[in-house]
This record gives sequence, structure tokens and C-alpha cells, in this order.
Amino acid sequence: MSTLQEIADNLGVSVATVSRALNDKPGVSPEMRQKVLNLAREMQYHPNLAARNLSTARTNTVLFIVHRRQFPAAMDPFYPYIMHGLEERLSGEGYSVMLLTLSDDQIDAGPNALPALQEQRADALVLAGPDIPPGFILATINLGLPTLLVDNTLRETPFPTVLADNEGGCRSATKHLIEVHGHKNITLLTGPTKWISCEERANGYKSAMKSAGLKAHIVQIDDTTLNTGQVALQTALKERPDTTAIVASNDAMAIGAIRVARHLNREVPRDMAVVGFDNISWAAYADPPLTTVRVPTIEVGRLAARLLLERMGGTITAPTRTTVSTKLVIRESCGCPVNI
Amino acid sequence: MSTLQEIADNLGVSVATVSRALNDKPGVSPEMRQKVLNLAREMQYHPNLAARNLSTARTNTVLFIVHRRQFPAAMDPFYPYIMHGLEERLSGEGYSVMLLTLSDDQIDAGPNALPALQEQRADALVLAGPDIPPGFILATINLGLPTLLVDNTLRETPFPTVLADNEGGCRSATKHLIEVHGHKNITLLTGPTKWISCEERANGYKSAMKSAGLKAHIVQIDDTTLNTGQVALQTALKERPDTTAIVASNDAMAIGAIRVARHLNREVPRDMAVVGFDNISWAAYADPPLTTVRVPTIEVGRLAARLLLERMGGTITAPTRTTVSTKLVIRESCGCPVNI
DNA sequence: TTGAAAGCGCTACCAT
DNA sequence: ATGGTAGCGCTTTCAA
Repeated sequence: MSTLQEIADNLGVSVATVSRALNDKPGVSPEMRQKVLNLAREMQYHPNLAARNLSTARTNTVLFIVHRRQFPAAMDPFYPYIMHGLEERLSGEGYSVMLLTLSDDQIDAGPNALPALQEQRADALVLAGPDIPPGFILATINLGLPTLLVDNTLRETPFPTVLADNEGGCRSATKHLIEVHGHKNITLLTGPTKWISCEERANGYKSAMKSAGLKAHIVQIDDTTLNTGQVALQTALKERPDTTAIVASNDAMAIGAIRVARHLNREVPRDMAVVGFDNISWAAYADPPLTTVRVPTIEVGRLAARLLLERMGGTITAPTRTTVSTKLVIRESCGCPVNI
Repeated sequence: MSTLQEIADNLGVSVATVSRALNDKPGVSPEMRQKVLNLAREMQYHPNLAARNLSTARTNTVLFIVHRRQFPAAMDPFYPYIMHGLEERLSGEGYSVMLLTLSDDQIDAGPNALPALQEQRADALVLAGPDIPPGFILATINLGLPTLLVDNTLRETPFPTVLADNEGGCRSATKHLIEVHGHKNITLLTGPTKWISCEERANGYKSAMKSAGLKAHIVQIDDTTLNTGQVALQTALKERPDTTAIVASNDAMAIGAIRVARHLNREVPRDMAVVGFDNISWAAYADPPLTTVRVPTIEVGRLAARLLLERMGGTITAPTRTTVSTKLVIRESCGCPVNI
């Protein structure tokens, strides 16, 4: 591995000049600049990051923090996709992405107890997923590093956040059931409102129902899995046996609901329509193929990267919430005819 | 952020003494050691990694490298789980895990063109997935960093590798069909043999068939997805209409096979038994619930971490292939009775 | 335009 | 047992 010093010696100039040339800084004659650049390429010079980090107090690293349980989440990997988009975009700008999965103990201990932060390993942070509690987030913010929330948000404190357009997506899914298929008794199966995505999706559902002059019926349960989807549908049908359509907070719940419906001899979509949310890879292969709302997870990661780059670049952006648009993917579980 | 110097000044000793004490090195009196340790805790001292890295030429970072397409793989995330296990284990030892997803261009350009390696960002590497070609691997090895292959291997050059016990798993799945269910016409649906996991699973199938004196029937196709599983089953039934059981190289293929079987009015498991491989999260919810072979992905990651720690610790282990055991998970698609 | 040199914070060698 | 100090490779200020 060649060093600045070696290049300098070879050229008979000082390391300062070489450094300036290689960092595209002023104060070097065009000829010398060229010579340095050429020799650097020739010698396969690459800066030693540790040295640069030490002297600049920056790391060129972004820390992707997620709850340990959630990283490779059940059924479909939400966060790996986001991390993927993040890495793809950031690696092009000279940044690396580090993964940090938090145990419950680490969440309790707070961000100050995280070695990666204590040792100043990162220039910026992404906190992903609703399982990171507000207290932890606030403490993290106080560290002063550029930070971004993804799929989570602070209710009261404005803070830069990237979210999918959950409300809009769920509204259009619900509207589809109402306007295209003429449903009136539409029940929402959802998870805890402390999860921002559940809350927003519920809001979208409510707003669509209200605009249509329909009465909302919401079944809430403590998780959003295939199993809880099954339980939620049973509750729903007990409370309102005349339910003709289901909006589920995610695809796993939707698929669970379909399974139970079948057991109860309600054929989907003939006797009951179902729409999900997320467009996980299995949605297309569900039986019947699931109508759902696509969340562009990789783009969420790319967008997070862009926002972070701005902030690290010194652009003081307002602590806004940025939304990535979602799109209804029509398949068969809503009652639409089979695609040819 | 406090520094060694500050602690030293406070105690009226030299940084050398403080450094020794904090690094648990000999040459410090017990009393002084305690004083240093106490003050360090009190001052919330944490070493600056960049400085340490510069002076030790180590980074405390492991690079997890995977093909860009494969990281959040379709259907079920294999590599995120492995990365998860790796991070979990490594973070306890003071290491961070960085993600690097390779584009095709980067693979073509070789490891020397990777900024993360040029800049010496990592102490060790994990190359995960069969999509990284031998040439790239060999070039990477030449870098001299401790490196581990996961779910991939070099055919000729011995090299430290972590793999699931694909052969054993597939053998026991096949034996189950033979010995418990009495099948004789068992067809294997598999992907390219250049993928080590496919090859090994095929070997397990062959060996079980041979031991039982049965004739192997293998349908090979260019990918191992739900779609190719569908195509493969059609081919299989065309070639051998009397097939009564299917061993699929993974769960996605198995589920695809089941779908086609149903279309052809072959009920699973009544008319045809099916077993898969991987035990993806959907396997339990397939219809019928899929009998498959569990691959403990998180443990693969943990094991990789352990091996890497050994190698980074200087233990020169032989370039052996380490296998993580797999286990047949019996559900219903093989013909076993419904669990109560 | 260029150079000299002072750090950045830590480790490790050589003295004492 | 402890201290002094020379790096590690780079950036950046101050002089020339």
C-alpha cells in the first residue's frame, strides 16, 4: 500500500501538495496536479481511511440500527431491503454501511452504551423500525449525529423521517373495494397504533370509509402476523358477520384472514374480498393472488441515503417527514377478474 | 469525549501507563491499574477507534460481501439471516459488520477495485452466496485477509468454508419418503450444479436412492424459484408420469411443484408427496404444510463469526469446510398425518 | 504555488 | 513499574 509520503518523495514535493492535489483542493499548479494524479494512479494509491478519519474526525460510515428481532423479520424482510437500498446509494459516495442489531438490553441501556457510538464509528445513523422506543430515539438525537428515522417517528418532536405513504396507500385500497367492487361492510384488521405504519394505514382506511359515508369497523390486535390475522378475522366476523370485505394492515395478516375465511366456507373473493399491504414476495403466489399495496422498500433506503448525504454535507434541512409513494397492486383477492 | 492524555494528566502519569492499564497489559502496579480503570469509567472514556486503527493497522470490522441481487433474495431472505447471526456474535467481541453488495460490474472489476478494501476498511471478509465467481474469490484470497466462504466453495482449492449439511439433509428427506412412506419413484427437482447447495443436495438424494436400490430421476433447471419449480414438475411428470414423490432443492420450488400438481389434479400428499429444503417462513403455512429440511441460517452466521474470530486471533486453522447440521421438519406434504 | 510542521489519539518500543 | 517518544498516514494551518 502506497502512501502520500511515497508519492511526495517520488515527485520531490511535499505531502501537503500531494494531499491538496488528491483532494481536489486549490493551491496546486495544474501541471503538478496532473503529475500527482498520474503517479497516484500508477502507484495504485488509495488513502488509508483510518488515518484520514483520525485527522478529519469523520468515518465515512453510516450505522443502520434496527431491533434485533426485526432485522430479518418473519415472513418478508423489510429492513434488509431498506439497508440494501441505503448501501447501494451510499457506497457510491464513499460511505460504508454498518449493521447494528439492538438487543432489548441495549435498548434499555440507551445509545450511550453502544460501543459503535462510543468509539465514534459512524458519521450518521439510520434508526429503522417501530420497535425502537421514543426514549432511545431522543437520546440518540442528542448525540448530535445526523440521524434519520425510517418506518418509525416521534409523535411530538419534529424529526427527519422517511416513511411509506401508508395513509394514501390504504385509502386507495379501501376506495378500490368501495368504488370498484361496491363493498359497504369493510372491516380493517390492524396492529397496535403505536406502530406508525399501522396507525397511518388505519387513518387511510377511515378516511376512505368516511368519504363514502360508510361506517368504519376496526379490529385491532397486538401483532401483524399470519396468526394474528387469523384471530383478527374471527373476531371481525363475530362482531360483524355481514362483513363482505377486509382491509388488512399487511400481507401476512391478509393471508391469515384468507385461510380462516376458507375454513369458514367463505370463499375469497366470491364471499369476501381481501386486500393486504406491503406486496411481499408471496403476495403474488397466495391463493387467490393477493391484491395489495406496494411499498418500495429499496427506494426507501435510497431516499434515506440521499437525505443523509444532504445532512452530512451540511445542508440543514428542515426536520421534515418524507414520504415514499405507494401503489395499489391489483390481483384477484379483491374480486377483480383474473389477469389473462 | 475524553482521551488517554486527559486521564494521564489527571492522574499525573504518562499515557503509556494509562494505555497499558486500559488494555490489560502487564507492567502496571495493581494500585495504579485500579486508579486508571476507575477514572476511565468515571470520565466515560472510550478509545477512539480511528486512532487505534491507525496505530495498530487493524479496523475491528468485518466485511460481509454478497451479490447485490442476492442480498434481499426473493421469497425468503437467506443472507440477511446469516449477516444477523454474524453481527450478533461479532458485536460482542468489539467488531462491527459492514455490508457490501456487489454489482455485476464490481464482480468483473475484481476485489482490488473495491473502495472498502483499497481503503483497508476491514480486518476480515465473509463472501456469501454462490453468485460470487471463483475468479473473484481467488483474487480476494490473495489479498491476504482472513476470509471465509459461506454457501459457496472453491471446487479445487481448499479454503475455509461454512456450509449447511445439504447432503445429509437431502439424504434424510429422501430416506423419509422411502422408508416411512414407501415411495419408489422419487424425482429430484434441482437447480444448476454450479451452485454448491444444489449439487450437494442432489448428492444426498442420489445416495439415499442408491442405498435403497432405487433409480434416481433428476430434473434440473436453471433457477430454484417457485416458477422454475412449476416448470420442473411438468418436465418431471412428462418424463416419468408414474412419479409418486418429489424432492425439491428448496422450498420455493417445492411450493411451485405443489401448485402445478394441484392443477393437474394430483393431490398432495395423497397422489404425490413433496419435500422441500430450507424451511423458509412460509413452509409452515403452505397448503399442505411443507415437510422440509431446516437450515439454521442464524447459526451459520454465528459459526462464521466464531471461525473468523479464531483466524483473526492468529489461530491458523486448516482450510477446512465446516458444516452446520440440518434437520428434517416433518409436516404434511410428505404424507405424514396431520399434527394434532 | 509550495513546504514545514503541528496535530488527530493511540500503541509500542526503548529507557530509566 | 513507569515515562518518553516515535510513529501510524493524513489534513490543515502558517510561513515562505
